[in-house]
Amino acid sequence: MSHEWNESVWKLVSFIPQGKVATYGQLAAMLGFPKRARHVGYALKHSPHDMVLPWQRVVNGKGLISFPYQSEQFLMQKAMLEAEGVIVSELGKIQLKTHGWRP
DNA sequence: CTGGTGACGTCTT
DNA sequence: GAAGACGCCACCA
Repeated sequence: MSHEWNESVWKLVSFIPQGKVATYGQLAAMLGFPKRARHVGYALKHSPHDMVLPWQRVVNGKGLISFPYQSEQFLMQKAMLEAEGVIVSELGKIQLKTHGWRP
């Protein structure tokens, strides 16, 4: 069910360690649905506003922040990641080699 | 039912 | 590496 899907996504994201990042596709695959990378983003967008999630630790497969360059959300995610020690280039690129989450 | 829309990914130039 | 074309799939007007 879609409701179950959202909850499993939120739960998994909450496990990403501080200072590490995961990709949408990686998380979807971990939940057993490698073709639903887009829906991980959907689940995050629709998470309760009062719920605290480390959503900033999720980027796309290229290691880029998936919000429009310099949009409010882009800048917020970049700032939050840098605040926890993740190196983010000016264009919003993360070095998955060093910050990638590997369970 | 039909078409448009994404916080995405893979393959081909 | 970069830029496009496709593929995917839940959701919604």
